[in-house]
Amino acid sequence: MDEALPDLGELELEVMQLVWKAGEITADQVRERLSRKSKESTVRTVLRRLEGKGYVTHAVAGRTYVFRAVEARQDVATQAVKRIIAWFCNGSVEEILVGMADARMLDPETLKLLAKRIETAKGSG
Amino acid sequence: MDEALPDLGELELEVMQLVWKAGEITADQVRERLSRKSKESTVRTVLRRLEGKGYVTHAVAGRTYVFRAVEARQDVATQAVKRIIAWFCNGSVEEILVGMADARMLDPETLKLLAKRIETAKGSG
DNA sequence: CGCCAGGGCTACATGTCGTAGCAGTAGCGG
DNA sequence: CCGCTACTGCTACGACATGTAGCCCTGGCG
Repeated sequence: MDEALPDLGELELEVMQLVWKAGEITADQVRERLSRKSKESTVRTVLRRLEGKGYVTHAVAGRTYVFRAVEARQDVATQAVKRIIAWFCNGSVEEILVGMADARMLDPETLKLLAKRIETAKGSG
Repeated sequence: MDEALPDLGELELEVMQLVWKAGEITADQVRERLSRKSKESTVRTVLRRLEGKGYVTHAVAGRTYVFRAVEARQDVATQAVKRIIAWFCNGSVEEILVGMADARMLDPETLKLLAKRIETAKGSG
Protein backbone atom coordinates (compact mmCIF):
# COMPACT_ATOMS: atom_id res chain seq x y z
CA MET A 1 0.00 0.00 0.00
CA ASP A 2 2.51 2.54 -1.14
CA GLU A 3 2.09 2.85 -4.83
CA ALA A 4 -1.65 2.68 -4.42
CA LEU A 5 -2.33 5.79 -6.42
CA PRO A 6 -3.85 6.55 -9.77
CA ASP A 7 -2.42 3.86 -11.89
CA LEU A 8 -5.84 4.35 -13.30
CA GLY A 9 -6.58 4.96 -16.91
CA GLU A 10 -9.63 6.81 -18.11
CA LEU A 11 -11.88 3.81 -18.44
CA GLU A 12 -10.63 2.32 -15.21
CA LEU A 13 -11.41 5.57 -13.46
CA GLU A 14 -14.89 5.77 -14.87
CA VAL A 15 -15.51 2.22 -13.77
CA MET A 16 -14.30 3.05 -10.29
CA GLN A 17 -16.67 6.00 -10.16
CA LEU A 18 -19.49 3.64 -10.98
CA VAL A 19 -18.39 1.16 -8.35
CA TRP A 20 -18.18 3.85 -5.73
CA LYS A 21 -21.51 5.28 -6.65
CA ALA A 22 -23.32 1.96 -6.69
CA GLY A 23 -21.68 0.39 -3.69
CA GLU A 24 -22.20 -3.01 -5.21
CA ILE A 25 -22.26 -3.59 -8.91
CA THR A 26 -21.95 -6.32 -11.51
CA ALA A 27 -19.88 -6.28 -14.66
CA ASP A 28 -22.94 -5.94 -16.81
CA GLN A 29 -24.34 -3.08 -14.77
CA VAL A 30 -21.04 -1.32 -15.18
CA ARG A 31 -21.21 -1.85 -18.89
CA GLU A 32 -24.71 -0.41 -19.08
CA ARG A 33 -23.90 2.71 -17.13
CA LEU A 34 -20.63 3.37 -18.87
CA SER A 35 -20.66 6.45 -21.06
CA ARG A 36 -18.39 4.72 -23.50
CA LYS A 37 -19.98 1.62 -24.96
CA SER A 38 -17.58 -1.21 -24.49
CA LYS A 39 -17.99 -4.90 -24.96
CA GLU A 40 -18.63 -7.04 -21.95
CA SER A 41 -15.28 -8.72 -22.09
CA THR A 42 -13.65 -5.32 -22.09
CA VAL A 43 -15.49 -4.32 -18.97
CA ARG A 44 -14.66 -7.56 -17.30
CA THR A 45 -11.02 -7.20 -18.15
CA VAL A 46 -10.96 -3.75 -16.64
CA LEU A 47 -12.73 -4.96 -13.54
CA ARG A 48 -10.26 -7.78 -13.19
CA ARG A 49 -7.32 -5.44 -13.58
CA LEU A 50 -8.88 -3.13 -11.03
CA GLU A 51 -9.12 -6.07 -8.69
CA GLY A 52 -5.51 -6.91 -9.40
CA LYS A 53 -4.55 -3.40 -8.46
CA GLY A 54 -6.46 -3.74 -5.23
CA TYR A 55 -9.17 -1.23 -5.96
CA VAL A 56 -12.08 -3.63 -5.91
CA THR A 57 -13.04 -7.06 -4.67
CA HIS A 58 -15.81 -9.32 -5.72
CA ALA A 59 -18.27 -11.63 -4.06
CA VAL A 60 -20.01 -14.39 -5.92
CA ALA A 61 -23.77 -14.22 -6.14
CA GLY A 62 -25.00 -17.26 -7.96
CA ARG A 63 -22.96 -17.24 -11.09
CA THR A 64 -22.43 -13.52 -11.09
CA TYR A 65 -19.61 -11.50 -9.60
CA VAL A 66 -20.65 -8.54 -7.51
CA PHE A 67 -17.90 -5.99 -7.19
CA ARG A 68 -17.39 -3.37 -4.58
CA ALA A 69 -14.63 -0.89 -3.81
CA VAL A 70 -11.94 -1.84 -1.35
CA GLU A 71 -11.26 1.70 -0.27
CA ALA A 72 -13.66 4.60 -0.01
CA ARG A 73 -13.49 7.25 -2.67
CA GLN A 74 -12.35 9.86 -0.19
CA ASP A 75 -9.56 7.68 1.08
CA VAL A 76 -8.22 7.15 -2.38
CA ALA A 77 -8.51 10.85 -3.03
CA THR A 78 -6.66 11.63 0.16
CA GLN A 79 -3.96 9.18 -0.75
CA ALA A 80 -3.66 10.86 -4.09
CA VAL A 81 -3.27 14.26 -2.52
CA LYS A 82 -0.71 12.88 -0.14
CA ARG A 83 1.23 11.60 -3.06
CA ILE A 84 1.05 14.94 -4.80
CA ILE A 85 2.34 16.64 -1.71
CA ALA A 86 5.24 14.27 -1.44
CA TRP A 87 5.96 14.68 -5.13
CA PHE A 88 5.81 18.42 -5.51
CA CYS A 89 6.09 19.96 -2.12
CA ASN A 90 8.61 17.83 -0.33
CA GLY A 91 5.90 16.88 2.08
CA SER A 92 4.78 20.34 2.99
CA VAL A 93 1.03 20.26 3.34
CA GLU A 94 0.95 23.97 3.89
CA GLU A 95 2.32 24.70 0.49
CA ILE A 96 -0.58 22.93 -1.13
CA LEU A 97 -3.15 24.51 1.10
CA VAL A 98 -1.73 27.95 0.58
CA GLY A 99 -1.77 27.32 -3.11
CA MET A 100 -5.37 26.25 -2.92
CA ALA A 101 -6.22 29.32 -0.92
CA ASP A 102 -4.55 31.52 -3.49
CA ALA A 103 -6.42 29.71 -6.23
CA ARG A 104 -9.67 30.54 -4.46
CA MET A 105 -10.43 26.91 -3.86
CA LEU A 106 -10.99 27.47 -0.17
CA ASP A 107 -13.35 29.66 1.75
CA PRO A 108 -13.95 30.48 5.41
CA GLU A 109 -16.88 28.09 5.59
CA THR A 110 -14.76 25.15 4.62
CA LEU A 111 -12.11 26.25 7.05
CA LYS A 112 -14.55 26.29 9.91
CA LEU A 113 -15.73 22.86 8.99
CA LEU A 114 -12.17 21.72 9.05
CA ALA A 115 -11.48 23.23 12.41
CA LYS A 116 -14.42 21.31 13.79
CA ARG A 117 -13.21 18.15 12.15
CA ILE A 118 -9.82 18.46 13.66
CA GLU A 119 -11.29 19.01 17.08
CA THR A 120 -13.35 15.89 16.69
CA ALA A 121 -10.45 13.87 15.45
CA LYS A 122 -8.37 14.96 18.41
CA GLY A 123 -11.06 14.01 20.81
CA SER A 124 -11.98 10.65 19.37
CA GLY A 125 -8.58 9.57 18.14
CA MET B 1 -3.61 24.45 -20.47
CA ASP B 2 -6.16 21.93 -19.39
CA GLU B 3 -4.49 18.59 -19.43
CA ALA B 4 -1.38 20.13 -17.95
CA LEU B 5 -1.11 17.69 -15.11
CA PRO B 6 1.26 14.93 -14.16
CA ASP B 7 1.85 13.26 -17.43
CA LEU B 8 5.20 13.01 -15.76
CA GLY B 9 7.20 9.87 -15.48
CA GLU B 10 9.69 9.26 -12.71
CA LEU B 11 12.67 10.66 -14.50
CA GLU B 12 10.71 13.58 -15.83
CA LEU B 13 9.54 14.37 -12.35
CA GLU B 14 13.02 14.24 -10.90
CA VAL B 15 14.21 16.53 -13.65
CA MET B 16 11.40 18.95 -12.87
CA GLN B 17 12.39 18.95 -9.23
CA LEU B 18 15.88 19.92 -10.27
CA VAL B 19 14.60 22.66 -12.55
CA TRP B 20 12.41 24.07 -9.83
CA LYS B 21 15.17 23.92 -7.28
CA ALA B 22 17.76 25.53 -9.51
CA GLY B 23 15.58 28.14 -11.13
CA GLU B 24 17.79 28.02 -14.18
CA ILE B 25 19.66 24.96 -15.24
CA THR B 26 21.39 23.40 -18.21
CA ALA B 27 20.99 19.89 -19.53
CA ASP B 28 24.41 18.92 -18.27
CA GLN B 29 23.78 20.30 -14.82
CA VAL B 30 20.62 18.29 -14.69
CA ARG B 31 22.55 15.21 -15.65
CA GLU B 32 25.12 15.79 -12.93
CA ARG B 33 22.56 16.26 -10.19
CA LEU B 34 20.36 13.41 -11.23
CA SER B 35 20.35 10.52 -8.79
CA ARG B 36 20.05 8.11 -11.66
CA LYS B 37 23.02 8.33 -13.98
CA SER B 38 21.70 8.79 -17.44
CA LYS B 39 23.43 9.66 -20.66
CA GLU B 40 23.37 13.22 -21.85
CA SER B 41 21.16 12.46 -24.79
CA THR B 42 18.69 10.86 -22.43
CA VAL B 43 18.55 13.94 -20.27
CA ARG B 44 18.16 16.15 -23.28
CA THR B 45 15.34 14.05 -24.62
CA VAL B 46 13.56 14.31 -21.32
CA LEU B 47 14.09 18.03 -21.19
CA ARG B 48 12.76 18.39 -24.71
CA ARG B 49 9.71 16.32 -23.91
CA LEU B 50 9.16 18.38 -20.80
CA GLU B 51 9.29 21.45 -22.98
CA GLY B 52 6.84 19.88 -25.35
CA LYS B 53 4.49 19.27 -22.47
CA GLY B 54 4.80 22.88 -21.49
CA TYR B 55 6.59 22.38 -18.23
CA VAL B 56 9.80 24.17 -19.11
CA THR B 57 11.15 26.68 -21.58
CA HIS B 58 14.67 27.40 -22.60
CA ALA B 59 16.75 30.44 -23.34
CA VAL B 60 19.91 30.25 -25.35
CA ALA B 61 23.10 31.26 -23.62
CA GLY B 62 25.93 31.02 -26.10
CA ARG B 63 25.52 27.55 -27.48
CA THR B 64 23.88 26.19 -24.37
CA TYR B 65 20.22 25.93 -23.54
CA VAL B 66 19.26 27.21 -20.13
CA PHE B 67 16.00 25.75 -18.96
CA ARG B 68 13.57 27.08 -16.44
CA ALA B 69 10.13 26.04 -15.28
CA VAL B 70 7.12 27.61 -16.90
CA GLU B 71 4.93 27.24 -13.85
CA ALA B 72 5.89 27.37 -10.21
CA ARG B 73 6.05 24.13 -8.32
CA GLN B 74 3.15 25.13 -6.12
CA ASP B 75 0.98 25.97 -9.06
CA VAL B 76 1.55 22.61 -10.64
CA ALA B 77 0.85 20.99 -7.32
CA THR B 78 -2.35 22.94 -6.95
CA GLN B 79 -3.38 21.98 -10.45
CA ALA B 80 -2.73 18.40 -9.56
CA VAL B 81 -4.90 18.60 -6.49
CA LYS B 82 -7.60 20.28 -8.49
CA ARG B 83 -7.49 17.41 -10.91
CA ILE B 84 -7.74 14.90 -8.11
CA ILE B 85 -10.74 16.70 -6.73
CA ALA B 86 -12.47 16.69 -10.06
CA TRP B 87 -11.58 13.05 -10.53
CA PHE B 88 -12.59 11.59 -7.20
CA CYS B 89 -14.83 14.07 -5.49
CA ASN B 90 -16.98 15.48 -8.25
CA GLY B 91 -15.42 18.81 -7.53
CA SER B 92 -16.06 18.91 -3.84
CA VAL B 93 -13.05 20.50 -2.23
CA GLU B 94 -14.48 19.87 1.17
CA GLU B 95 -14.40 16.15 0.74
CA ILE B 96 -10.69 16.23 0.19
CA LEU B 97 -10.03 18.59 3.02
CA VAL B 98 -12.15 16.60 5.40
CA GLY B 99 -10.30 13.51 4.34
CA MET B 100 -7.01 15.25 4.98
CA ALA B 101 -8.21 16.35 8.36
CA ASP B 102 -9.23 12.82 9.22
CA ALA B 103 -5.87 11.59 8.04
CA ARG B 104 -4.21 14.02 10.44
CA MET B 105 -2.60 15.94 7.66
CA LEU B 106 -3.93 19.22 8.93
CA ASP B 107 -3.54 21.05 12.17
CA PRO B 108 -4.90 24.27 13.68
CA GLU B 109 -1.74 26.16 12.87
CA THR B 110 -2.10 25.50 9.20
CA LEU B 111 -5.73 26.42 9.37
CA LYS B 112 -4.96 29.79 10.87
CA LEU B 113 -2.41 30.43 8.21
CA LEU B 114 -5.02 29.62 5.64
CA ALA B 115 -7.58 31.91 7.16
CA LYS B 116 -5.07 34.73 6.93
CA ARG B 117 -4.31 33.83 3.37
CA ILE B 118 -7.89 33.93 2.38
CA GLU B 119 -8.35 37.31 3.98
CA THR B 120 -5.41 38.62 2.05
CA ALA B 121 -6.61 37.15 -1.18
CA LYS B 122 -10.00 38.73 -0.70
CA GLY B 123 -8.51 42.09 -0.03
CA SER B 124 -5.96 42.16 -2.81
CA GLY B 125 -7.79 40.24 -5.45
C1' DC C 1 -28.38 -33.06 -22.29
C1' DG C 2 -27.76 -28.94 -24.84
C1' DC C 3 -28.02 -23.88 -24.59
C1' DC C 4 -27.00 -19.56 -22.51
C1' DA C 5 -25.25 -16.45 -19.20
C1' DG C 6 -21.25 -15.07 -16.97
C1' DG C 7 -16.38 -15.46 -16.42
C1' DG C 8 -11.24 -16.08 -17.45
C1' DC C 9 -7.25 -15.98 -20.56
C1' DT C 10 -4.67 -14.22 -24.28
C1' DA C 11 -3.74 -11.13 -27.85
C1' DC C 12 -3.04 -6.93 -30.04
C1' DA C 13 -2.73 -1.94 -31.13
C1' DT C 14 -1.46 2.36 -29.26
C1' DG C 15 0.80 5.51 -26.37
C1' DT C 16 4.14 6.83 -22.83
C1' DC C 17 8.67 6.67 -20.87
C1' DG C 18 13.47 5.67 -20.20
C1' DT C 19 17.50 5.11 -22.85
C1' DA C 20 20.64 6.12 -26.30
C1' DG C 21 23.06 6.35 -30.91
C1' DC C 22 23.90 9.35 -34.70
C1' DA C 23 24.18 13.54 -37.27
C1' DG C 24 24.19 18.58 -37.70
C1' DT C 25 26.16 23.08 -36.20
C1' DA C 26 28.37 26.85 -34.16
C1' DG C 27 32.17 28.67 -31.47
C1' DC C 28 37.17 28.30 -29.88
C1' DG C 29 41.85 27.30 -30.33
C1' DG C 30 45.63 26.72 -33.47
C1' DC D 1 40.60 29.88 -41.93
C1' DC D 2 39.86 25.08 -40.42
C1' DG D 3 39.16 21.26 -37.56
C1' DC D 4 37.78 19.76 -32.88
C1' DT D 5 34.56 19.81 -29.45
C1' DA D 6 30.49 20.98 -27.08
C1' DC D 7 25.63 20.95 -27.52
C1' DT D 8 21.59 20.22 -29.82
C1' DG D 9 17.80 17.72 -32.35
C1' DC D 10 15.99 13.48 -34.52
C1' DT D 11 14.87 8.73 -34.56
C1' DA D 12 14.67 4.35 -32.71
C1' DC D 13 13.82 0.63 -29.58
C1' DG D 14 12.27 -2.10 -25.71
C1' DA D 15 9.26 -2.28 -21.64
C1' DC D 16 5.09 -1.43 -19.68
C1' DA D 17 0.23 0.42 -19.26
C1' DT D 18 -4.32 0.62 -21.14
C1' DG D 19 -8.40 -0.01 -24.08
C1' DT D 20 -10.53 -3.39 -26.79
C1' DA D 21 -12.06 -7.79 -27.88
C1' DG D 22 -12.10 -12.73 -29.45
C1' DC D 23 -12.37 -17.34 -27.91
C1' DC D 24 -13.01 -20.95 -24.63
C1' DC D 25 -14.67 -22.96 -20.19
C1' DT D 26 -18.31 -23.96 -16.78
C1' DG D 27 -22.42 -24.43 -14.33
C1' DG D 28 -27.48 -24.11 -14.04
C1' DC D 29 -32.02 -24.26 -16.30
C1' DG D 30 -35.38 -25.85 -19.58
